[in-house]
Amino acid sequence: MAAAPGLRTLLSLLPSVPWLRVFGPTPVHLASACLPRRLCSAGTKRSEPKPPVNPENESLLENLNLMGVDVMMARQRQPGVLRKIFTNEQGLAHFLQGKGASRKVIAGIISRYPRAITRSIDHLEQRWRLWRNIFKTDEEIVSILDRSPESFFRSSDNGNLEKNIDFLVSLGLNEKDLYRLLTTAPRTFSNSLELNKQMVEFLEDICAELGGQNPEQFAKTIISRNLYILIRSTKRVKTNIDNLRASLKLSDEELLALLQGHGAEILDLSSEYLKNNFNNLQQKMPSLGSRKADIKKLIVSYPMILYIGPDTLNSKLDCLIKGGITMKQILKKPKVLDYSTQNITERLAELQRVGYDLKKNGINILDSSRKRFVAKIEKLAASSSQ
DNA sequence: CGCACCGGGTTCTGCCATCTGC
DNA sequence: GCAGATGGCAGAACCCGGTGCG
Repeated sequence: MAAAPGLRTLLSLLPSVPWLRVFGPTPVHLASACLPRRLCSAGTKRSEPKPPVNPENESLLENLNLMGVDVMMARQRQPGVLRKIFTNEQGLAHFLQGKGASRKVIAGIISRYPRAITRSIDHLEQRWRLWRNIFKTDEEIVSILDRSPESFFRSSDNGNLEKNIDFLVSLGLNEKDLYRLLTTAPRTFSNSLELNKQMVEFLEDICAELGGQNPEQFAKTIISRNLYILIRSTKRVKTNIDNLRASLKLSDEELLALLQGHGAEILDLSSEYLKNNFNNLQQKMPSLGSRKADIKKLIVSYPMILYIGPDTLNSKLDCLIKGGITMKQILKKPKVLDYSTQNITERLAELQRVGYDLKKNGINILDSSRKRFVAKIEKLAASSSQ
């Protein structure tokens, strides 16, 4: 508590309360430029009972509290940051405020990723500029930071970030792809260049092994179809590919086609999860009167079925069957499984109400937007009441 | 005109483990 | 032995509408 009182009070007094509206040089400069020598010698070696390691920086805690940061959370996540003597919370706050972030957003960012306050203004400005190469507005970036502070702040290596962007561009990913990538999987850009390269090379190798003619194109296709690929381990992706090949007994050609098609969308799933879903499907299908060959056909034509967890999938299938739909119809139009069980249930009830014959008319009507579905029902109701 | 086909949009962080450099 | 940097993991679908064809 009373450790090094002189240092703490001085530090906390200098850039005192109204600092959130401070202009110009930010506290980190003060801290690093003016304070070090005297204060360190005066403050660090106080002869207090000496708690374990370094004590927490009281004035920092005070600042964070004033800023509305959840200090408990910050402590739990990165305790070391709270012990640092020189931090840049005020500079960071000022910087983010200038980009349009609210006090609450800023507090949330620091609470969840405390290390953010160790970044210098120069670093922040440079990194922001790099992100702005891809985003059109500051608001977009702020919203990503609010969503995932770690993605922006975890790495201090701006050079690596720049190289990553160059690398991704060199793969043939266009502006829109980069935008989608940074929006949906911002962590990709904090990966080391090496890690991203490894994944790309891995994908290219897979393509070549399977006899594909254009490995570069293949890798690019997979990435743009599945934006999460680059934040997954090659181990995971490899396991999934191996499992798909083995369990479906796919030829090289079939596998290649699957991966370049919608199969890409399930490659990032946890391998255990994917395996579970496959096993469940394999158990469930025969009980609904399907053969082995049907399972393969189903997955190849609609890989997203493996994205659906066992409980959800089973209840969805049961719901369809109960509604009088045959497995054969589902196999022919698996996309009906895209829709939630709730949605399917409601639609089946509606269809029954207007006397729609699913046997005769097929189930395509279930695979349509709400607007279209409602329009169709209205028309059917009108014509049947006439 | 109605329908089937198809692709697109939304979305995915927050934690822990391990290494590394000091 | 620290804090920082980085890798890796679990978690788990749903919906819309353009368009071309008959």
